[in-house]
Amino acid sequence: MSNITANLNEPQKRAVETVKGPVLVLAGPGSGKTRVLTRRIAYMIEEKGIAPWNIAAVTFTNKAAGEMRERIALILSEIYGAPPVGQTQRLSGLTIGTFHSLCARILRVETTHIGFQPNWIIYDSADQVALVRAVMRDLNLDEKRYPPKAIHAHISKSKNDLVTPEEYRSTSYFEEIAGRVYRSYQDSLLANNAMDFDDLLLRTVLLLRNNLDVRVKYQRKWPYLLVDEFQDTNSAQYEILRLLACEPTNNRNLFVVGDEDQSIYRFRGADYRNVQLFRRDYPEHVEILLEQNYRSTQIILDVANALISQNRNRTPKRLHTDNGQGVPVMVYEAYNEVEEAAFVADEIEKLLATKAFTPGDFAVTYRTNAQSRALEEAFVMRQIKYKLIGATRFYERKEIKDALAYLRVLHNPADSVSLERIINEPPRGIGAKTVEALRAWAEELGVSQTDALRILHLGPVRMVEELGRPLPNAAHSAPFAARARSALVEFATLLEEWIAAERAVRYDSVADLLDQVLVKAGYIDDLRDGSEEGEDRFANLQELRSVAAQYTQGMPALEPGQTPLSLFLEEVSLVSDSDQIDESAGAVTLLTLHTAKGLEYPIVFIVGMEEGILPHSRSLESGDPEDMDEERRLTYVGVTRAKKRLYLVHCFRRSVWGDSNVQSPSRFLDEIPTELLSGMVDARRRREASYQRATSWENSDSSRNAALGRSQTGGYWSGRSKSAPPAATPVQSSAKAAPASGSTYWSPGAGGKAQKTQKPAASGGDLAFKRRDSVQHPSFGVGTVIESERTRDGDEQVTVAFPGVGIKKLLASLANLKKL
DNA sequence: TCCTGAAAGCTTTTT
DNA sequence: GCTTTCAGGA
Repeated sequence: MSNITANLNEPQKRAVETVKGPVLVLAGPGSGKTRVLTRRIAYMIEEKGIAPWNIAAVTFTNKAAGEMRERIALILSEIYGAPPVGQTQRLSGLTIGTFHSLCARILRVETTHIGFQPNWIIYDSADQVALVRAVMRDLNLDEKRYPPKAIHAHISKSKNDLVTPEEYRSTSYFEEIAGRVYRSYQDSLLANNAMDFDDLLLRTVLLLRNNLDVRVKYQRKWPYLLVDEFQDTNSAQYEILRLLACEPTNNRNLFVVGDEDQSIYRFRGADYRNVQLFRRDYPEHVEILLEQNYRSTQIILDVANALISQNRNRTPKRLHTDNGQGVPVMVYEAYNEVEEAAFVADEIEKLLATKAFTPGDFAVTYRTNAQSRALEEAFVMRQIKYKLIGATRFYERKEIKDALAYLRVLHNPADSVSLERIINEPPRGIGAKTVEALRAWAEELGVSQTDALRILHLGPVRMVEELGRPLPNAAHSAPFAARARSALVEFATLLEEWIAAERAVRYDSVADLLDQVLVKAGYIDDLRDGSEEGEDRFANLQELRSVAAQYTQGMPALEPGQTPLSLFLEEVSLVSDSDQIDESAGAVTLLTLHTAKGLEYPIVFIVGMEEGILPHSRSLESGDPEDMDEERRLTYVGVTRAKKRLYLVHCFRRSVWGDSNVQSPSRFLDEIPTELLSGMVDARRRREASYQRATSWENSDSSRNAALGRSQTGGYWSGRSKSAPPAATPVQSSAKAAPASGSTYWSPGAGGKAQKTQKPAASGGDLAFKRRDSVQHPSFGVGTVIESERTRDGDEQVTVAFPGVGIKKLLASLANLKKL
């Protein structure tokens, strides 16, 4: 037996050692997927003598790729004695990366086949939407009626489904519009010498499909392909695998690992049914099931099983572990998101005080990035070290995007999106009118806007030489007023100088280039205006600079034809949120459920376990059961991140867009057997309690209040933090319900300090329902109105507490509510 | 052309 | 509640 497979269980061993032919591994959470993948690669290299450069492994993030490479080096050095450094060198030529980075690499090499200039760049989401918007303006389409974001999402989906503009067919007017934008958008990308994320996949598919020689080249290069997180591949990615593994060479050495229950990227075209496709397309495959879990306690697994078993269309699995029962999963209801954060912080402090854990052992997860704010505030206040992943992503900040736009224009002068971003940043007298005129002129001349600028600066004669082709007569008559013209020429002079510096390699590192450009552009001076915000932004630029400093002339990672700048721009375009995760940081990690995929922590909190948050309101509204199943899978992913302890937290009220709303507990809580939980009574009593608290404050002499009292002393609030207001209910009563103009109310600030807030007067007192009204609903029965408010579109939204049913939000125009 | 304050829109989730 | 866009005046 090989050393590499020692200490593996039987199915894991089989997965590692079945080197030939297609293999499908269905692996539950915590079953050692990564372990199997790394050992398998080590095994192929050491035991089977397969050359590392014949292996390509696809992971979900670049970070996972880097870690996997290190682990393989470590395994080899432990078993065969060589130092890790030597092993790392020995692994050179081994390809590990994401689908996107792999495709970028192929397309970079095969650039002549795809009609792009070699210096093409990758547009991020914001650039993509900006280009869609520009295209729509050209086509005279109403942005209000057809939001560029929605159009872009539709285009992106088409691309992920491998529908080219030529193949695109519309079935509605919206789609007809989207199709027109799609065609024009693709043309613009080509003109800008840029690709979006979806192009990386789509163009790779087309390249491999249409060029037999190229396909054979990569089939010979990578006869062994491994894929992690296979359930989250989309059609384009599946097709890339098929193209690399099948005709004509027919290596079919595909090794894919996945878990249908953890498929959470449907929105970006991922389809767990690729697992079925794999079974169909590779009938000779070997299938291996990994069901033993090495991560969590049995109780946590039971919770996970209870949840996921509610989903339709899945292969039933039975997760089991030898880790022992563990402690029950804690469910807690907080008053609002401030208290929710206070509870989380309290628990973390409590557990830290036992000295059994360090801050790095905790993860707090949530459905949407916006939920992180309250948590951050609580952690700052209590001086708990935390690290926030995602949210306002570093590379999406204005100053970072500006700086990168400068570099992108030097590298790829055709990039009009970046040029328009920086042409008047800092303000240099080139306004919207001038930019529009420049765009029109460039189009008339058939050149990029940057080249149009250069014509202005160098003169048409010189540019005809440079371009190697004649220009229309319009090149001699620039349509600018004197002031605009001189501003443009001044900018063009700078640009010319920078482009020359880049081409002549007059810089040592990208940081060096960045310095030259940003200082001369006046960007730094403009940014550092003495304000605190300016210094913050400057600090961010420093951070970018330190990344850029690693990209130097002659760095080893450069492939032929690459420059430090081109590599920098490419890698920066493909960073992912999870790349920021640093286990050694010794801090509590705050991250979305999506980003948490593939990670594990001793203690995990899932906050916002409420209808409308988890499951998200979009999934409720769509009515598509597939959407609900995906929300459940997302919850399942969250639950199974936990090794020892799991907390599920929800709020009674939550502020969304500045409005405080009553929330009902997530349906997913109801799906968990009560005996696995602590900190709460059964689901029905939980709903009743929330009904009671919602209605009882106004009639203190009613029997309902007695019920409330019992409920509170009965332990429902027993776990609540000391910072909670002594009586939470009066607070909410005045928040929205009393529409007296300019009324002041007190809300519990973090740490128990009351905070004064002005609430504007509610508009219009002519609502059909008001607080305390008793109402009858055809299916929910009799309930009490908690609040009623005018919606943006003039309708009336009534929040009603129905005993035994819960809190419902209803539109007066639709709900058929009767006042009693 | 640029700055300011008001209004609108926004939050799924990510490469 | 926060950020981006818009309108109006200097």
